[in-house]
Amino acid sequence: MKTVLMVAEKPSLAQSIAKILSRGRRDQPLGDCAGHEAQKDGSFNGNDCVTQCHCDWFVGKYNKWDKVDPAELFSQAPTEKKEANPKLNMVKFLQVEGRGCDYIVLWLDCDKEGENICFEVLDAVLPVMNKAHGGEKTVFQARFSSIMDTDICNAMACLGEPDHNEALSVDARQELDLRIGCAFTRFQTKYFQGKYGDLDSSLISFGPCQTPTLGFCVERHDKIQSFKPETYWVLQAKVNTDKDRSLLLDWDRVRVFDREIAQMFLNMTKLEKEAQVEATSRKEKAKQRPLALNTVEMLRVASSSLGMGPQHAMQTAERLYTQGYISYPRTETTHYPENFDLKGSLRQQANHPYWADTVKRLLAEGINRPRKGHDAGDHPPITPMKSATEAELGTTGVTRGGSEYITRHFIATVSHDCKYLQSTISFRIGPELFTCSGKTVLSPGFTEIMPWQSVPLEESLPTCQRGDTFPVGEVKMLEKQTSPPDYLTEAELITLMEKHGIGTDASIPVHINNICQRNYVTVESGRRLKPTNLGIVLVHGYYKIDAELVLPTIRSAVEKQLNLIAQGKADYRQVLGHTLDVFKRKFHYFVDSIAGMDELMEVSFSPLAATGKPLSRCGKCHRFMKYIQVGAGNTNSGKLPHPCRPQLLGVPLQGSPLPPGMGCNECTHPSCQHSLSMLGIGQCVECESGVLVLDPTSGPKWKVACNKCNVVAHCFENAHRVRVSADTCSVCEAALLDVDFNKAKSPLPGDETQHMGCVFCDPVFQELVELKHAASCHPMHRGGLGRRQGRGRGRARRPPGKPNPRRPKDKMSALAAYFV
DNA sequence: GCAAGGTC
Repeated sequence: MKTVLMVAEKPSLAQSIAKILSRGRRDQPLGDCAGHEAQKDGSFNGNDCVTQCHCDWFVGKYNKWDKVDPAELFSQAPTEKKEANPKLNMVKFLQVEGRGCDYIVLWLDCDKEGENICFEVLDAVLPVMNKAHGGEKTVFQARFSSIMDTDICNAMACLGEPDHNEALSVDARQELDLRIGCAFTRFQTKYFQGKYGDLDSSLISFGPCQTPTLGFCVERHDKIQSFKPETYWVLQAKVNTDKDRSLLLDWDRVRVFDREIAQMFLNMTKLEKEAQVEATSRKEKAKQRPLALNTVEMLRVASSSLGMGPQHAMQTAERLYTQGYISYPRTETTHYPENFDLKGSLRQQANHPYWADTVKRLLAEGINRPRKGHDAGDHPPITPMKSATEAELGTTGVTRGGSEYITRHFIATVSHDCKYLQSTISFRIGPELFTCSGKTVLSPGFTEIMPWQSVPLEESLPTCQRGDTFPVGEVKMLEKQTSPPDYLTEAELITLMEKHGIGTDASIPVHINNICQRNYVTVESGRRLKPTNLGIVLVHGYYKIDAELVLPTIRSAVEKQLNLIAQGKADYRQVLGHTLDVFKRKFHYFVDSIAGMDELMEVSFSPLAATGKPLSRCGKCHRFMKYIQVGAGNTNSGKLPHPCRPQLLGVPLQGSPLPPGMGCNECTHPSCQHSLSMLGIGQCVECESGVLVLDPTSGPKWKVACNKCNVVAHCFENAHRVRVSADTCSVCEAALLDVDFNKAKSPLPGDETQHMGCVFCDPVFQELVELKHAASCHPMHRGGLGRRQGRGRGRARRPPGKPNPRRPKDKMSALAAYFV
C-alpha cells in the first residue's frame, strides 16, 4: 500500500480536511489528476500541521552588535534558516511523520507565504520519504478556497504542484527585511543610545512596515501642528412652523471667510419677515447592510467601538476561534463562498436571548442575499460557528463583546438595508436660500441588530409646498473657526496601512503594537495615536535625510520587484542583489547624514551631561542604568533600558526610588558601596559641578567618570582591584586610590603589585590614566568630539564625610595632556 | 537587543 503524508497549516484545518477526506472514503483512489493510485493512510489523524519550519537569521558573529559594522549586514553577513521554534521540533516531527511515505500533499494557504512553507516542509520531509520511481510525481499541492466538502474534494481531485517562484519571492522578502531592518536598527540604536539622558528608549528600531506605520502617525501630527485656524461666518435662520415649534435652517452658501460679506448677507435677510418655500423633495434612501466581516474591519470596530487595541482584539478572536465560537479570524475576504450555509449559521442563533426575535423573523421571512464582497481566495469571512451564551463567555469582558459583535455583524449581512425617507425643504429669505432636511426611518433593516448604526430619530418636517410662507423667527450671523484634525485613530491607521499595503491582516496589529512598545507613539483617549518626541524626531530625520525610508511607497516598490520573481519574470538572485545594493547605498548615505537627525534630537532631548549621567552600571551587563519614572497609565512604566532590575543598584533604591535623573553616582547614601560618598574621588577636571567617581564594576578596564558631564578616565587597565581610600591627597585633597595588580601584569615600577596614590598628583599613576569623553570614544559617533560643557572653576559638591577635593591650578596643564 | 511573516 502506498502512503501519503498530508500537511496543513493549522490544526483546525488539518482536522477538517481529515474529516472530509476520510468520510467513508478511506479506500478511494486519490484522484485522476494524480495519475496514480494511492490510498489515504490511516495515520493521517488530523493533527499533522505546521506553522513554519524556519526563519531567517544571521550566522555566528554577525548576530553580535559590537563585533560587526551594520553595513556588513548588506552583503558579507551570511544568513541561515534556523528552526523557527526549536521547542516544537517541527522538522523532526515532520520527518517522523514523513518517513517511508510515498507521496506528499501540501494543504497550505494559497498565497506566496503558503508556497514558501511548502518548500520548507519539502526540505524537511523529502530526504526521508521513499524515492520516486521512474520520474513519477510525488509532491502535490492542494488548492482550495474554503473548507467545504466540495472544495476540499475538488482540490484533492485536481492536485497541482507548489510554485517555486512564489516561494523564492518570499525568501527574497525575508532576506531583505532582515538585512535592512537589522542594519538600520543597529546603527541608529547604537548611535543614539546613551547620547541623550532623557531619551527613553533602549532600542530604536527601523523596519519597512513599522517605520511607514509610524510615518502615518507623525504625518497627522505635522498637519495638526501646521494647522492655522481660519475664522469664518455662517448665517443661521429660524422659521416658526407652529406656535411653539421652529425649524433651524442651514445656509446654502454654507460659510464665507469674509466678515463684511457675511454682514452684507445678514443685512439683506434679517429685515425679512417671511420665509418662502422654494422647493420640497422627498427621496427614499438606503443605508447599506455591511459586507461580510474580514480581519481589518473587525480590528477597526474593535478599536473604535469596543475600545480594544488590535493586538488585544486578535488575541480575543484567536481564543474565540480555538474554542470553536467563530471561524478562522485572519482573512481578507468579505464575500461568502457560494456554498456557504448562511441559513444554517443563522439558525444556530435562533435561541439567543438578545437576538432570537430578529433571527426567527429573518428565517421566517427569508434572509437577504449578502452584498457582493471581495474574494481574496484565502479564508471565508469571519462568522459565528455556534451560539455563545453568557454563561460560557462570562457576562462581562471583551470575549463576550467580541463574540457578540461578530454575531451581530453576521446577522446584519443577511438582513435588509435600512430604508429611510430624506425630506428637504428649501426656503428663500430675501435673496438668500436656506435648507432644512430630515430623515424618517421607513424600515430599520440591519440597524435593528446593529443599533449603533441607526438613523437618528428626528422630528418630522412640516408638510408644505412651493409658495407656502412661514414667519422668520430670527436670522443671525455666527462666527466660527476652522479646527485642526485630531490625531489618527487606530481605526484610521489600519485603513491607511491596508490602503498602502503595509503589513497583512495578521501583521498589522503587530506593527501598531511595535510602535507603541518602542515608545514612538502613545495611545490616547479614544484610541488615538499620538507620536512621542522620539517618534517625531525619527520621522522628521528620515524626511530630512532620505524620505523614502519612511514613505509607504517604499514597501510597494520592493513588492513590485518581488512580484517579478513570483511571476518568473526576473531572476531571484538578480532582484535580491539589486535591491540590497540600493538599500546599502541608502544605508551609507543615512550613516553619513546622521548628523541631520542628531540636530533634531538635540532640540528634543538633553545631552547626558545636562541630565546627570547615570554612572552606575548594571552588575550583569555593564551598561549604564537609568532611572525611569514608574507611573500609572504608562504602558512602558517600570522599564529599565536593559534587562536589569533596580535592586541591582544597591541599597539606595530599597524602599525609596531615586528621583528622576539621579543615579548611584549622585546618591549620598552613607554606607552603600555604590554611592557617591564611597566612590567619589575629586572635582571633575572639566565641568563645573561634577565629581569624578570610580565605577566599581568597570574592571578590568577600570573607569573613573564624572557624574555630571561626559568626562571618562580609563585607568589602571588589568588591575584586579581598585578601591577609593578614606585618605586624601596632601596637595589637592582628592581621595587616594588603592590599586592592586596581578604580579604578571603589574605596570608598577620594580616588583610592586600594589600602590596607593592621588590620581591627579601621583607621578606613578599619571602614566596609567587616560582621560576621554564618553561620547567621543564611542565607535558609532564618527567624528563626534563629545559635548564640552562650560569649563567653570567652581567648587565641586563635596561628598559627605570627605574633605572638599580641590583641583590645584598648577595641575591644569598636566591634566590637559590627558585629553585625547 | 534587530525585520516581517506565518501560526497556537
